[in-house]
This record gives sequence, C-alpha cells and structure tokens, in this order.
Amino acid sequence: MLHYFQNVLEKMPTIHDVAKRLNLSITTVSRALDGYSDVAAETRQKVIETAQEMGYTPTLAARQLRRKRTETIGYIMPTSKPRFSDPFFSEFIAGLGDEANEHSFDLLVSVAAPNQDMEVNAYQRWVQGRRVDGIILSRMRTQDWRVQFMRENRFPFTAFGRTLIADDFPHIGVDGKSGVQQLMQHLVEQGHRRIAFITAPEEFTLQADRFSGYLNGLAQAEIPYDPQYTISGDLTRDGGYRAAKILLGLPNPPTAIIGANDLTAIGVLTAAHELKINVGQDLAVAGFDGIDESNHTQPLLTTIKQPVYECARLLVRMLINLINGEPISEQYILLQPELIVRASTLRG
Amino acid sequence: MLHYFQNVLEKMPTIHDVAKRLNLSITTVSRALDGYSDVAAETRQKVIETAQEMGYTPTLAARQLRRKRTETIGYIMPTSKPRFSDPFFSEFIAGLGDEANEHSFDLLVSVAAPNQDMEVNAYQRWVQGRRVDGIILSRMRTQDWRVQFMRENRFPFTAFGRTLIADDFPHIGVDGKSGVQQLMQHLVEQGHRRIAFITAPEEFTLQADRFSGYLNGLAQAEIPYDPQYTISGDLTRDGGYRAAKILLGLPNPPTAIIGANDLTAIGVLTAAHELKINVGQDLAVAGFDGIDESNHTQPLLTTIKQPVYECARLLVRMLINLINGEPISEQYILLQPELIVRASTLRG
DNA sequence: TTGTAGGCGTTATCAA
DNA sequence: TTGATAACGCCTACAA
Repeated sequence: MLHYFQNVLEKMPTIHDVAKRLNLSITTVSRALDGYSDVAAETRQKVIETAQEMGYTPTLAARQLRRKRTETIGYIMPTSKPRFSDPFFSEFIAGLGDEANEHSFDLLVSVAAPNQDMEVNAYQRWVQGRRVDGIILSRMRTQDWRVQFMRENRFPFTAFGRTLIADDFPHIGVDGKSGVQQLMQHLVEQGHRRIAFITAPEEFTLQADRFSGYLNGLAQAEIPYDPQYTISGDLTRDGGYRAAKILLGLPNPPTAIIGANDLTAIGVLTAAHELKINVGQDLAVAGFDGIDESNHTQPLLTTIKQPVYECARLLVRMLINLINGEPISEQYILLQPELIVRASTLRG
Repeated sequence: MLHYFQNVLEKMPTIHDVAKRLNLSITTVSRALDGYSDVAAETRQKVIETAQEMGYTPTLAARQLRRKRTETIGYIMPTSKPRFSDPFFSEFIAGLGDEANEHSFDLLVSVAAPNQDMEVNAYQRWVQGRRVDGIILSRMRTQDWRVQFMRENRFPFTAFGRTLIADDFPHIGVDGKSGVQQLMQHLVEQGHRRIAFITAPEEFTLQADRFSGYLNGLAQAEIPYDPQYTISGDLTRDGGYRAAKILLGLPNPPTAIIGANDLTAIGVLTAAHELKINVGQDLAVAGFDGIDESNHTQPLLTTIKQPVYECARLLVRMLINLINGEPISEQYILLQPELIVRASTLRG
C-alpha cells in the first residue's frame, strides 16, 4: 500500500505508444488529435479511437514547454494567516474558475499575506518561471508594487481595482466613492447627522475610494467632519464589532454607522444587538459589497452591491485577450455599484 | 500597447545564458543552483550571483517534464453555476494553499458541478495529463465515481469525507452522526419533542451521516420519527429559508429545527424572523459547520463545529506524503466535531 | 496525406 | 570538481 503510487508517471502511454500501435508517425497522431485538416478522415478516426482506448492524454508539461504557453492563469489570495474566510474570495475564485474553464485555461491559486516576502516570492516564481501565462490581481493597494513588477516583466495581468498612483493598466474598478456618496445621501435623507465610518486598512485603494465618498457625502450635507466618528477596522466581522463598541460607547454616539465592507457592518450588528440597540429604529447600519450574507442578517443589511462574480469573469476574459495579443475593447472599466436599501437603515 | 506582451516568453534567460556568461557548462550551473555538494563553493557563489543578476528562474514546465513531477496539487470546487459562495470553500482553499506553500507545492483549482460531464473531463485532464501530482477531494458523494477513478489510475488523492461504499482510502472524516446526536440530546434536554431536520441533497455522504445522527437522537429519546418534519434543503440559505417556511406553516409546527449545515440554519433564522417568531425562546435553531457567520447571527447560532481549515492542511500533508511515497501514519482519521451551544437553542 | 528531425529548457548519467 | 550528451514528451517546419 505504501508505495502504491510510486511509478504511476512512468506508465502513462505517450504519443509514441499510440503511434507505434498504429504503425503511424507521431506527427500524424499529433495532427489527427489536434484536428488538423491534412489528415485522412479514416486515419483520424482510428487515431482517436486508439488514443481513447489506450487512455492517452497529452502530457501537459511537454506541451507547455513546446508551445511556450501554460494555458494557466494565476491568482494569489491576498489573505493573512491563520485564516480568512471572506466570502468575497470564494465568489471571486468561482468566477475566475468558471471563466477560465470556458477558455480551457487552468487556474493556479496561492495564498500570501499582502506586502510580505512570501508574497514577492510567490509572484516572482510564477512570473519568472513562466508558471502561468497571466495573473489576476485583487485587493489593490494605494501604491502597489505588483503593478510595477508586472510591467517591468512585461507580464500580462488584469486587476480588480486601481492604485492611487496609476490607473493606466487593464483593470475593472468599482466606483466606491460614488457608491458611498449615494449611501450618505440616503442616510442624510433619513435624518442622520452623526454618521460614523469604520475604515479598511489604509494600504488598500478601496479604503481611499470609499472614505472619500464618506467625506464628500458629509460635505454635500454640510456636516462638519468629526474625527471621533472615524474608527479603524480591518474588513473582518470582529474588527467591525470592536470598532462599533467604541463608537457606541461615545458620549455622543453616532446614529448611523457605515462599514467599509459588509463583514465590518455585520460586526456592528452584533455589537448593537449586544447593547440592545434596535438597529433600523435607533441606529442605521450599512456595508459595502452585497455579499449573500447581507441578505440574511437581522435586520437585513443595507449595502452597496458590486458584482464580484461577474467582475472576476470579465477580468479573466480581458486577461486571456491580453495573453493572446488580441485587442481589448477598453483599457479599463469603471462600474457603478448599486445601493440596496434594506431594513438596517430604515426606521419603523 | 496591444501587442505589448507578445514575445515576453522568448526573452527570459535560460540556464544556457547563465552558463555562457560564466563560461561554465549548464550542468554545473544546474547543480550549483540545486545545491549539490560536488560544486566548488566559489563557483556556486558566482553562479548564484549571476543567476540573480540576470533574473534567471528555471522554467517550471521544463523542470516538470524532466523530473516527471509538477509539484502541484489539484482541487476541484464541487460547485454549481452561476455561482456559489459557501464560506466553507474559501476557508478550505486557504488551508490547502497555506499548507501547499509550506511544501513548495502549487495549488491548481478548478470549478465543476458534481456529476456532470465537465467534472469528469476536468479530473481526466488533470490525472491523465499529469497536470498535478495529486488531488484533494471534498463534498464526498455516497457513491463517488471519483474514488474509483483515482484508484484505477493509481493516482494519489486524499479526501474530506468518505463514501458509503468505501472508506479504505486516505481521508479525514468528521463524525457527523455523533455530532448531530449530541445536538439532539441537547435539544431534548431543552424539552423539545417536535424536532425537524432540513436535509442536504441525498447524494452527499454528509447527509447520510448527519441524518442518521438525527434518527438516532430521536430513537434515544424515544420520539417516533415523523416524516413531515424532514424537509429537503440544498445547503444554501435560500433552501433553508424555503424549507423553514413549510415547516413553520405546519398545523403542528416543530419547536426545533436542525439545518444540515449552517447556511441552511441561517435561512431558517431569516424565515423565523419574517414570521416574528422569537428564536431561542419559541423556536430552537441549529446548524452544522461552525462557520464564522454562525457567531454573528441574531441570535447567535448553535452549531456543530468542524475544523475546516485544519482539515484542509492535514489533507495536503497526507497527500504530499503519498506523493513522495512516504508512509502516512493512518489510512484515515475520524475527527469528533464540537457542539457549540449558543443562544439560538436556549430559552430566555 | 504522411514521415523525418530538431528543439523547447531542464535534469541526470556518465566520463573526463 | 566539471563537462558532454541524452533524454523527458510534445509540436511543427520541411521534406517525401
């Protein structure tokens, strides 16, 4: 049992075996299988049958080496240990995987915390080792070394989001600023004046975007900015919970709290409930992302929805176009997120 | 811009380039870089420096071909389109990725709905094309063609869960039966007699396991089985919601509802809230999995926690042992899940 | 329509 | 301690 698998690789039939069995050259077998037109219908038929029968499948490594192409795209989850279960990622990966499938590409996934040595290594290995044909970037940072790295290596990539210092690379952005502004307007219409914001880490572009929507919203409503209503979060439920505890303990607590993402807002709900605060009635809470969970909280969570799954698919499509040297219609795309008002920001 | 990337692959330095620059043979360069002992310290030093300087990294495809090893493990998310955002998967993948990293393995991910042609194709391509050295299986089915397929191909794999017809392959199981039994006991102690169960699709082993825990629990409490209290779910929040609506509309509705997983139970919470039922007080609700979300529902959800992240890591460790032909300590491991009692099953 | 042969970039065997 | 050379399995000019 122990050495059960030892020599599995030695035993697979190669194109030579198929050729030999048929008394054909490997050329013909190769061409027959790849659907070239200059092979007799009868021959092709026989080749396909025999290959099938022998259980022959091309060795991908050999093909990759020869074609100088891996038919693989890479994605490194920018996540910290020990673990991280933001539903954003499973949805994003499902989108990447589905779209890659449709183009017969594989998806290589790794995990690395942002801005660590490990992360640099991971990207280097893939790029310089030609492990993948292109890379998808997400959770962009305000100054993102990855963009420069990809460019220096002239390596195909697309990104979900931009950096603050550059946006002239193929990416899809979601207009976080405008999204939060809409939300602010909604809150102001509901009569709120003391509106708090729980941030994401500053390194992320999404923080800059969403926070500027907050500031703009305040300005438009002529509400002076009050720093005590801005608290740091970390995009997790627990971060939101802790921040909310601080905010709600203030002498003059906010009547509305915006989380930088849904997870943060959900942490706020937990804190509010613990403090027996009636969300909706006495405290408005809203998030950003539109994850499924936001539609099953109590009360249902007002949020700004971005189409993560579809973005992932589009990013892959753009990337594969780049890889193939085909034109992509636009350099980048800016999507408008959708404000979804639910009970958590409505009174009574 | 358009053809920007075209020839990127042609331009990377190869081991030949490094050798030429140093007037050494490729053999020496290769051995120096791989840390063989039979190369002069001075030579090695120079080789490493030059390689670094020229930005040389071995082409992985060539290495794979030569070594007959990809240093890659595969995982196919058994998920249905258009999308699926069970947090189980991001946690599982994070575990797979982290552990693979530590062994310098890559993780190849794909997406395929269970028991579809696409799924068979995906596995075949990877196995027969030696795309990966081993495969991780999850969401096992009661009769799982994948197990037989892997065996026929003598391909290394480990699985999260077993099948009903075989468990003599390397896997980690979580004792769902015992978990649910504990939960049942807890519910009975709370005075419940009309306890309902919302199932997972029958094809999954986890359904058989958890449901048998339910039946056992009833038997132990001498509660006769009443089929009207068993309703089909699909492991999603919406499935749980729909099933709960039916259950709670019964002339003699249950006083406790168990979801086959946490997502299902969360759907029940949503339904209960819509019907203004006070969960905890008037209705007990519990799930299975122990996802983060269960700790942020309202009320907090009683659940049976399984260590998904750790299981994923362990599965990878076992798999890599198999790949290396090393002994694995046990053929399979059965873990006991942990009952976590929270407010959703406690009165007052 | 089919076959010959060279090479993709490594690693590994063997000899120097 | 180093080097020449032969694979690994596939694709593709080019020739037949």
